[in-house]
Amino acid sequence: MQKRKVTIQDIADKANVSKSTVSRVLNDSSLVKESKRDAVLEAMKTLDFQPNQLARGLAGGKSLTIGVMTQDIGSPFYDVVAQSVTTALSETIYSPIFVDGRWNAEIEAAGIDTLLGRRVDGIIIIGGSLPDSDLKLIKDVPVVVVAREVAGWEENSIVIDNLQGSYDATKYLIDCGHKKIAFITGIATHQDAIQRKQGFIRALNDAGLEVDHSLCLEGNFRPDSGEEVVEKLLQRKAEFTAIYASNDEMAFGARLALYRRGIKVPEEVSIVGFDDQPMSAFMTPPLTTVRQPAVELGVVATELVVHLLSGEAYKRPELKTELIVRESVAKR
Amino acid sequence: MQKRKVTIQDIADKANVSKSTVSRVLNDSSLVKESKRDAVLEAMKTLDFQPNQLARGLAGGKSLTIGVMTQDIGSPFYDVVAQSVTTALSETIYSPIFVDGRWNAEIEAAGIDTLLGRRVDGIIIIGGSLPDSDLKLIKDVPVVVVAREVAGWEENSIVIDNLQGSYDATKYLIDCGHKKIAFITGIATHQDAIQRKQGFIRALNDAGLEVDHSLCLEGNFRPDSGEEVVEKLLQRKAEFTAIYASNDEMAFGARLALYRRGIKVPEEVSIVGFDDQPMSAFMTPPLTTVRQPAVELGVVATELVVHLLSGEAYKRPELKTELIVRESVAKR
DNA sequence: TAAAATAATGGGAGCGGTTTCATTACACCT
DNA sequence: AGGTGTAATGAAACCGCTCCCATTATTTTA
Repeated sequence: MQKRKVTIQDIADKANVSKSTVSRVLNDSSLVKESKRDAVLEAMKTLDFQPNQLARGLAGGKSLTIGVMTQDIGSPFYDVVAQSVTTALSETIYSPIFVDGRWNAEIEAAGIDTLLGRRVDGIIIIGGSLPDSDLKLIKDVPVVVVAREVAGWEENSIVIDNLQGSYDATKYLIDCGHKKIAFITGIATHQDAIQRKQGFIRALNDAGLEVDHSLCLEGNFRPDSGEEVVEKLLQRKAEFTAIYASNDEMAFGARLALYRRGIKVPEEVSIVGFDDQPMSAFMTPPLTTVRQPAVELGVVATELVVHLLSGEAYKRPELKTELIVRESVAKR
Repeated sequence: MQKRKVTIQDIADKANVSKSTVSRVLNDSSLVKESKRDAVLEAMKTLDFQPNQLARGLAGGKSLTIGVMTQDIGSPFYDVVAQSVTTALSETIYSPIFVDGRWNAEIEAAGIDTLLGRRVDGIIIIGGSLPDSDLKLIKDVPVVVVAREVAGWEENSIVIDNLQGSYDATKYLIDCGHKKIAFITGIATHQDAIQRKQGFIRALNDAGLEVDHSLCLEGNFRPDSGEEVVEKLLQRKAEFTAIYASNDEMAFGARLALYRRGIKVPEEVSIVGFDDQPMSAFMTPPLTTVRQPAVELGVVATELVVHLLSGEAYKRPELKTELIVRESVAKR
């Protein structure tokens, strides 16, 4: 268990060359005569050599790691993004080091410190609640923020147009003849929630409809909040023919509340969500929702940091939301 | 952006001590006079010192990182475990480095190599499909396997009793009066799938019921497979009063298939799943299922590696499945 | 009060690589 | 054959920190 690891020097000895030469073939940084190169490669193979990345990092001044900060706000959406980053990174020379912000600015700050201490070469922040100002304090390494808009950092934040997506969803409902639409917001201070609400309002206005604030309730992005809120609406005998939830999870909650009351979906009340989580296609009935390109977000974020690190330019593809029409909305 | 990082030497100079002393206070490894210690701490603070973990790792012979191998088989269950590991690890001095196996033995092997190259101090493998024999080849560092049983490695594998959980679920169905139960297996070669099937069969046998193999169909753990399989059953006009799916996702698929045919759940057909994913409580009707303690699995795995590394003994808590009775099963 | 023990501290050799710089080996010219 | 320019290679410094060992300061003991 403790047999010393093979080092570059062992290879050098075995191949009758100097450490330098071994290092050269390792990085093919400069010319090495064919014969020696082969000898080195051969030695590496027979000795089962694995370069020590720590040492390389120390010597080379970079760790070949990317710090990834996640935020356990519970939505599968973020999981998908994180997973996507990991996968995308595996195609590169970098490995991801994860820290979790637990949706708490202090913990996030500590996490960033951890990453910096580990000398990550770059950082990808998925969502999170660390104030923009703090983010901008990170000067040591390039930072890319995904699924969150940072004012003045458009260059390095990968976002989708929540407002537009929300507008589309609302408009679809309106086009289907719905006029009394209950709206479940996300956490009021959350950027996504704010933008989605704006999209909702704008679509209503554009259609010449009034916003009925008594039909707008605040959820927290979790399914039970969706259920509660709808139940509250029902108790109050509010009138509405559709529910638009700021994310799919709350839509599921809403759907359950209706089920408990025996209200048919979509015949009596239609539902629209946001995110297009994997399970949404399996709600009964399948949920009409706004798809966020989660995987693509992760990939683009990854490619962006990598390019930032290599100095190459990167033209970011446009990431758009897409209304996925399924069966949870009925025409009126 | 390139201002050289503060090093231990800078601190030493500022505090008028030697590097050695600074290192000592950094690790409080040996006695240091109070006054000097304060001076050092002070210097660290004012210079905003952050020890270079790479260097520490190189010098100290350990990287203070734990490699975590995930397997993107798509089930949220594994996401939860992974997330849980990250969180648990944040309470320790270790940071997780992730690699994803993508449910492919070769990629997994490459991932392990990556981790070893980065000199992780330990490895946590979540599920995965790398052959047991290959796992046992990893001699350099302690390995803990979660959510997967490795024969002969009981010490280091954290599993729950799939067979028992499955038995409980089946028995519940039987106790509710169901005799014709359709069973959707997982991927046939997958250990969990096999054990769950065994549990199913045993429960049937214990109740003196025959296993009707025409009612056992293979799914792949994903929701659409659940839907397909049930649809197939329906087309064939198979008779059954309950469906037991090897995981919740397929249960959702099954539920959708029934919905499409206008078959009432649970009045006409009951459903039981396995996993108790977060969304399962929001199926319509809420799904009765077997809860796997995903978070606990992650925590225990983490604590186990950490203890393995420190050499301390660790008495593992028993992790059990639990039948969560909700509303998707009707008595007959 | 001197000797013996113990507490603190500094020096310096690694850890396993990268990289600069100087040196050696060749092929090509004149 | 002697000179040149370029291709290959090795020596050694260094990356930032740990840790062993020697040395010095401070107590304790006789």
